[in-house]
Amino acid sequence: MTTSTRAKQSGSGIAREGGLANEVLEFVWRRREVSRAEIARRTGRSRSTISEAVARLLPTGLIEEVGSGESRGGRRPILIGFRDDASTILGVDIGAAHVSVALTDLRGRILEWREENHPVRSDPHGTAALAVKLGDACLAARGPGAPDPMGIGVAVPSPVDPLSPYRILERILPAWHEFDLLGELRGHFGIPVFFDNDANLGALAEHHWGKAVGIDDFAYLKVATGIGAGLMIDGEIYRGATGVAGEIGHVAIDPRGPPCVCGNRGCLATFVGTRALVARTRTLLSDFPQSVLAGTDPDIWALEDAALADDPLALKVVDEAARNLGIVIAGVLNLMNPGSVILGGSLARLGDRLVKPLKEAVASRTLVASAAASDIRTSELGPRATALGAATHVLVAALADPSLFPGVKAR
Amino acid sequence: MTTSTRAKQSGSGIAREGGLANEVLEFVWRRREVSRAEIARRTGRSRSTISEAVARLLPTGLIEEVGSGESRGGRRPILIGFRDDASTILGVDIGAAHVSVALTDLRGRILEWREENHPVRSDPHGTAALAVKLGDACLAARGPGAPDPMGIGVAVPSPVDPLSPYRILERILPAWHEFDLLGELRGHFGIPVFFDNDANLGALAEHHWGKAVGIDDFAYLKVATGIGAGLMIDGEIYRGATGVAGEIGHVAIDPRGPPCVCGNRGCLATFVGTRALVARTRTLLSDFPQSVLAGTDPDIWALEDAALADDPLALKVVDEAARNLGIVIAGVLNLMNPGSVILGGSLARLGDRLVKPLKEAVASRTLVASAAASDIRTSELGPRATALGAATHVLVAALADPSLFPGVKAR
DNA sequence: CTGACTTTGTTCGGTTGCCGAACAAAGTGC
DNA sequence: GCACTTTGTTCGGCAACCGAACAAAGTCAG
Repeated sequence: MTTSTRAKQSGSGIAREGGLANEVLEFVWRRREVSRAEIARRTGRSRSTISEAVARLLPTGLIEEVGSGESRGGRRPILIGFRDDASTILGVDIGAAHVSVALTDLRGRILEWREENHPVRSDPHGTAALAVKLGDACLAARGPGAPDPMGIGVAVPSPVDPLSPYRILERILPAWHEFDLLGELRGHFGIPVFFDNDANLGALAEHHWGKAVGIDDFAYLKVATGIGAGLMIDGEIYRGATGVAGEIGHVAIDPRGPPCVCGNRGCLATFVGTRALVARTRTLLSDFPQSVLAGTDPDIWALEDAALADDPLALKVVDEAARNLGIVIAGVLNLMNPGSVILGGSLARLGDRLVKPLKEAVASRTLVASAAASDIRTSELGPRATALGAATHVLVAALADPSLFPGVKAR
Repeated sequence: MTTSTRAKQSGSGIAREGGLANEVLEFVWRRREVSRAEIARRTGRSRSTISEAVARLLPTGLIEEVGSGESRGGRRPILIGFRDDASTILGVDIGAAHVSVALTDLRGRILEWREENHPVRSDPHGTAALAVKLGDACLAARGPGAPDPMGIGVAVPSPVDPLSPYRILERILPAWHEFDLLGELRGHFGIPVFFDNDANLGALAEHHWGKAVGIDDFAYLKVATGIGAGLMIDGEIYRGATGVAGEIGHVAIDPRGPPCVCGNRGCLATFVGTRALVARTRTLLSDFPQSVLAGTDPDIWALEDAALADDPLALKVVDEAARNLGIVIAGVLNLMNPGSVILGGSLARLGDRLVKPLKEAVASRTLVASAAASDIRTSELGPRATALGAATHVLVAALADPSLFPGVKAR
């Protein structure tokens, strides 16, 4: 009870401390070019108040006057623009077997990109060293004008408990027990480090740069080695009571299905995880001698490529996966009624080949019309989505509290 | 995008308009008796500020000085108390086949109670007339000191879309198409009318008066004619993008299960709804000649009574229902990670007879330890929970905006 | 081209909400 | 009895925000 009071406290507290400047800064960021009068109209404040807030923000270099706009029947407005190149952000994607790092500007543009495979599960120290190496490489390669990064975002393939952020990975990655990845990164780069679950950050990336721009309630499903969901509710990532919301890989979709590593039967992961799809493909190889995959030892990339070429074997595997995913997505729609469902992970590049059977499976399992009407789409952000989402996390934090930006005074 | 900006606007806007008084009022309500200094400490405001806010609230009659508390080593504090009897609220529960009305005070105490069976589905006008009749009866029966009601809360057995609140019931109750229940009630009683889905309001009742006091993230499942869930996220009811979140009756739990009225197979409602349980009991009657139900034509009440008496047939039916419910609850835990799951509806009175097999089914279907540890409990609010929740809805609205209280000036 | 009207952005006085310091009242404890 | 605490109030002051007024810069009808 005290906690809930505190939470509400800090809610209004932020607005009191940061004043109007934060709100104006975020507004300018979102609108890119906007006049003082327009800000006043859209935020409900008076022009004089906005003028004052802009005057306080201009010296920070985060916004600037960028010329004049069209007249609306009177004096031309002076447009205020956000300086996307005022700083940079490092986004780190720790996968099950790879590490990738993106250097972005403040508009989600990837300025540099480095990627390397690595046995992440078993080697935390090597993973941290690799992240540092790739991060340094990004910084070294950036153009002469690009400023130093202001923060680091890290995506981890594991639930993140907001209440105890420092012992996180141990549940799913036992070798990582008590290893302080964040401390290593902060120690080397000397800037703030944020982190979160990879599916959550994928959802954040979609919300800012992808198919969920303008949608504040949606579910993002990432199909990779594991299957995870990132839930955005009212514009914010929802983590649940202990930070494990969205762990849908082991939702049971068939009580008579095959056994799973988790000890149950018929988990979604036994049908739709990357390994399950590859295994299923191999099983079906003998039935499809005409397939382009016949005679090969396919991996997930070959499977996807074959599906994109309309290979019958690959399409059958994708179709089955879509129907199984559909069972879980129908459950998500019935329970949470998101405005949209975005599919991420490498499978997303299959587009309609995945979505069409998925929609059929979902439509036959949702009662309420508006839930069934919820649109299901594939991400177009590609393999860099997770690292981009990690960087976006830092951007969101900085826009909410500009004191994180170097050179910006806290008050 | 504009919408989301507006939403944030109104968020900080409320705090600006209502000032501190609202916050203090809600705080006093929650703490029942608390001194000015204590409020100042817990809200982070200065004593002088709180003193001023209290001075503005005292003339409204909603709070009063109720004596002095224990000294903490200095002057004794003057305790401020909330006047639970300053007003009353009507809570109306529209069920599938009954209408019940509660008259409560501002502390959720039920002062009067009226209930009557009625063919709600097919007779909207008669239902409205009955609600008016029962409400009038509650008001007529109240003691001489009890004040007039300040608002009416209505629970309806149908999703409620917050964006179009006036055409709601038609989806599930076709006869109600375009019938303005709220207008009828407002017209007769002349006070504000609020309404929401019954499962949502059940969750609200648990949050204020039941097993979820102090828990801000939980799921409430109501098993009745239909099955619905009320989701509380961060202390607020979550409705989803179009208001149908929590409609879990038609989540598929067995793709090879029996056909459902919704057109699919193996929906939860075909296994666990009231009618399904009764039908299942009848089917099993011949196998349990020793059952107390043998030779009878049992209804849901008889089934529950038999289970409470440890009748083997009834226990078997309950056990099966628990395992089927467990499949869906496991999905809810994996997806949303609520801090608690509360079971409502009449089945809740079975207590551990329901919860024990339920927990077993859930434990075998949830991977992450903290999700599996989530506690599952039965409601203890009884058959009046929904009407109480409807009244609570009005209370919450009034505490957030005291101008709803008669006699309280808007500013 | 001119004059009436709009829109923008700034300046300035005033209101509001909240805080901190100071103080009286009322208590505790050695 | 005396030093110290805590409570609640009063009062001066600060910061945020607003509205009115105004100059600058534009549109548009004639």
